[in-house]
Amino acid sequence: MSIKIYNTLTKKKEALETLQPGKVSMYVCGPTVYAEAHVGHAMSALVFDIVRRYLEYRDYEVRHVTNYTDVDDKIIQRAAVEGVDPIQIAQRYIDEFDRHLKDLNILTASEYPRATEEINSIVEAVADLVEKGYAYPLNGDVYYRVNKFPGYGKLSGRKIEDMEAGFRIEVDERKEHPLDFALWKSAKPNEPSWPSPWGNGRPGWHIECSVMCQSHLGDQIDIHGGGNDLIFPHHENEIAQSEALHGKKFATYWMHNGMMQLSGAKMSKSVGNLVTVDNFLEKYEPGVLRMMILNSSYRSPLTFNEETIGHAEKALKRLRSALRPALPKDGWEKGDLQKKTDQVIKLFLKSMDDDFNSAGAMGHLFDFVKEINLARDKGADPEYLLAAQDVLKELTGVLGLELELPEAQAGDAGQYIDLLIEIREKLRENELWELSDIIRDKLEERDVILEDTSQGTTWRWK
RNA sequence: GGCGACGUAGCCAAGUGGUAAGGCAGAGGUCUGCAAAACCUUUAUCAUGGGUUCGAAUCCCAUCGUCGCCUCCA
Repeated sequence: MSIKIYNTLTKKKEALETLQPGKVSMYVCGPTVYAEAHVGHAMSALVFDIVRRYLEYRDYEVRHVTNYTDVDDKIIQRAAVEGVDPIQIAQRYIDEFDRHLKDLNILTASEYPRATEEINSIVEAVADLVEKGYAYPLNGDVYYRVNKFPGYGKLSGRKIEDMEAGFRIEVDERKEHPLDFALWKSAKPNEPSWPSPWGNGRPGWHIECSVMCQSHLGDQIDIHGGGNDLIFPHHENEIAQSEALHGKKFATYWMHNGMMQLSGAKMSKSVGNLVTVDNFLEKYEPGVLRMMILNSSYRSPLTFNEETIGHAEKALKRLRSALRPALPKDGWEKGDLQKKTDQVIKLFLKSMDDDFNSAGAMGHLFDFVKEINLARDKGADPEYLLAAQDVLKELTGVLGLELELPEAQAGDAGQYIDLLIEIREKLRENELWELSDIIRDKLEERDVILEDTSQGTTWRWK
């Protein structure tokens, strides 16, 4: 059985065949760091975290590189407004983004290159493109000659002629072709700039990624990822640059995540319909955002609203219901949970192998939750139950979900809660309901939920 | 206007030729002192109209609608 990946380049699901057996090189476009990150940015990071975790679970050695674009018009603008150095702006939001990645339980990438640290390689690449005839200098700028690259448009499915027809923005008359894009931009006063053969300037956005990808992963990579808003022009241009430079196919698989939707449109800074990662995490635990993504297809748009968030919270709770300890009783039972356990692993793999179909995989996990709960209700042996629960934790862990709450892992409150339960038992035996309800209510205020069953009382964290 | 994706129950959503997973919400029930949780039962013919096929949510065509890209963008 092999993993299938939907490839934007071919518009088909294809079996994963890596350049080197057992190894995957993956480059994912990171954010431009000029403002607070919103949950849409987080979505992209989460999607590719899930991809990476799953590939690793399937025994691939994954080299995962994500860049930070730390020099660009908006960063410069922001710096001007605040009256600080653009580098400071970039650093501030990079630090913040790093923190979000940790908070969201996203595995650390192999490397996080930054454009400003790769200027030399970028200048070399641009010079190389000029030399090869794929680019031309123009008054201190350098432009990519789109017509020179025969495959231009192959990723986005566009034809150069079609795009000319519908061209809406004002065209820079100096350029040879309206679609020619900047590889190098000449410096304006008070802008960060670096020396180059064409004068002081800074790199264009697209060439950064081509160069960083090349310098950290090589001329050819297995997977290139990013949001589907980057397909054109960013990724199209990356292909044009990289393939012109190296004369080989750039990335084998192009993966794109769908856009986070808020109020019926793509969440974005420019529209202003956004929820920042910090805003989100003030109100919800990190697993909720991950669950929203897991419960749908990574390629589809994801609606962000109170209702869909609520669904994800409930879903998380439901998974956790299967982790409750065995009922306190004598005379344990066995069942066919072992068989179900083997089954769920197979079904989980089958779904995830199919282009990371996490929603399908979640369906199987929920089925498994029901089986575990059923076994528990029937009075399953604690060890027996634990074995199944471990599998559930393992599989959800592959998706990056942490079912066990930190308090539950750390606290030594358990012995005191047990003590309260014991006292409450006495009260209940004497039908002192009011007093026993006070204990239950007060514990719930402290996030401890008591559950009375015919076999006795158990507790769990809320 | 061009390119692409999508349209499955009240909501979210899986399923790409063989007769509709799962979650939330709703209804009824079991358990409970009450509750919560869990468990059991129950809720759709797959945007619309044609076509291909023994058979289609699944393939083809058309229509309507939503979203993305064509300008910075995860």
